[in-house]
Amino acid sequence: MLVYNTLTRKKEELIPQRDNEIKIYACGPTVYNFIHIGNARPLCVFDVMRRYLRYRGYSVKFVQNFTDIDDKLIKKANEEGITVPEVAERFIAEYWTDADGMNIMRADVHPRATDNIEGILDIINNLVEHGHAYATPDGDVYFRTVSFDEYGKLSHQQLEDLEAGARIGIGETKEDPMDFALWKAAKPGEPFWDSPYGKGRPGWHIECSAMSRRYLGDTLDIHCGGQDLIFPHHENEIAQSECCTGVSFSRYWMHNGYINVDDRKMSKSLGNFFTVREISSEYGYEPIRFLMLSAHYRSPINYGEDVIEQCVSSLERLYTCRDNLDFAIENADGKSEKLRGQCDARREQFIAAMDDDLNTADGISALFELARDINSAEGESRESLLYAASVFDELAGVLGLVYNRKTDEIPSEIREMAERRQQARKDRDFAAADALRDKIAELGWTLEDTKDGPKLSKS
RNA sequence: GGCGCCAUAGCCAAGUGGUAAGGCAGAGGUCUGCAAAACCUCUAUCACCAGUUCAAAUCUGGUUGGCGCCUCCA
Repeated sequence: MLVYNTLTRKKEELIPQRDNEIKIYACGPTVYNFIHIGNARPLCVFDVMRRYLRYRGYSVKFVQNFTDIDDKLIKKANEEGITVPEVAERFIAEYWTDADGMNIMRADVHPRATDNIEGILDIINNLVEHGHAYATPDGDVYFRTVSFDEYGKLSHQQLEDLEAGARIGIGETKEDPMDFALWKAAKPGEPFWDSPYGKGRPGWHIECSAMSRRYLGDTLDIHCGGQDLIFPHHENEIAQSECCTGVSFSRYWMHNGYINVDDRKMSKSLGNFFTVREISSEYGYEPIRFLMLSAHYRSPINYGEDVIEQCVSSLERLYTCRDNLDFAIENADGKSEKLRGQCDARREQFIAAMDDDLNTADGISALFELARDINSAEGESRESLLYAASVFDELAGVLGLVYNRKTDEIPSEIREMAERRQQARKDRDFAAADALRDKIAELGWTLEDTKDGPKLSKS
């Protein structure tokens, strides 16, 4: 499989460091609010990455953190008059609701920053010991960027160029504008942990270095996240981790593009963001996932009502196809095996697309073409149709789509009404037939006539 | 100032050297008592200019327009 590596700015063959095991670390949400659709993009994209690697036979170990201590949580806690842990608990719970709704698989580990203070301090101590970091009289600890001569290798920036735009905040006592906080001295009323530098809490960047190291070791196979994390977050992670361990932090770096609104990056400051929750309440969760996969993961996606509605319609086609296929299987009496070959071709097409830097847009198109093959099939044997269903489920499963099929048993009273309607149609009493169909609809079922008889589905 | 991205049909979106996937919407048709679904057909020379090449949406240079990171951010 080819993967675009931000580090080299090239598509590279993905080669695990050991056997067929892939270790992935993804930066997770800061749990101070509901997630927005910008957060949803990496969740969906890298969920598919995981599923696809597994599908291709890799053993994947996936770690995604929760940032449960930082300025935003503290601010939120103060606003709401509750504690920081209470804020975290609440929004972690809300996170699960949204993530589960979008069919995001749970990571193997979801570590929290506050459970990893020890590992964080281990790294900080190591860095201070070796001159890569320094404590200030106030009790802050900063990373000394000039001590890492590869600083800037991920964002492809020269340290001097970065410095040109950097500013020192009020009250900061850094040696250099580019130095960043590893440890922040506690202010009154803030949560704190004891450390050799005094009471304080970890900086943002260091927690990912510590948690990835604890659960995945010193060198990751893939580190992923949104493009806006390249600098400074991921750049800083590299600096900390590599100065601490002396080995490469991650072999591949994958970054997803932004979600835009009116062609501008969605952001709090512009006030143009949408939460996953508000969109899902109107359109459901799955169209959000579909949207995220409808374009290549590195391209920007412009969000809009018309766009999400198109996703709803597109999904309907897939669901209808899959439901019709089940109906066809029940009524199969043909001998043709033609569909099998078509399915195999679509699977190959799908794999070729996904192997090329996770081209989910082309992967989806393969699924749609499979749907057309299935819809067009005639006189297929039951076995052939069952095979088609398995391939459909296989490809849809890798994308994590079509996960809300309604497979309720048809109640006997509905079945009986459908039979009565058939009799009415035979008697050419169409008024009675239509009345029965309306009644069935009122009871939550959709009846469609096919050449194999009436087809009932939950509406 | 440094680094980088984008411009493909009404809308969304693949394709990165051999004459444009897929989806949504629309039009016509087939099937059907009707409806629904499905199937078939139709709708683009790829922002503009110049160059390289037998051949370019795809490479090079330029123009125009839009966006992003360099500050918390997925």
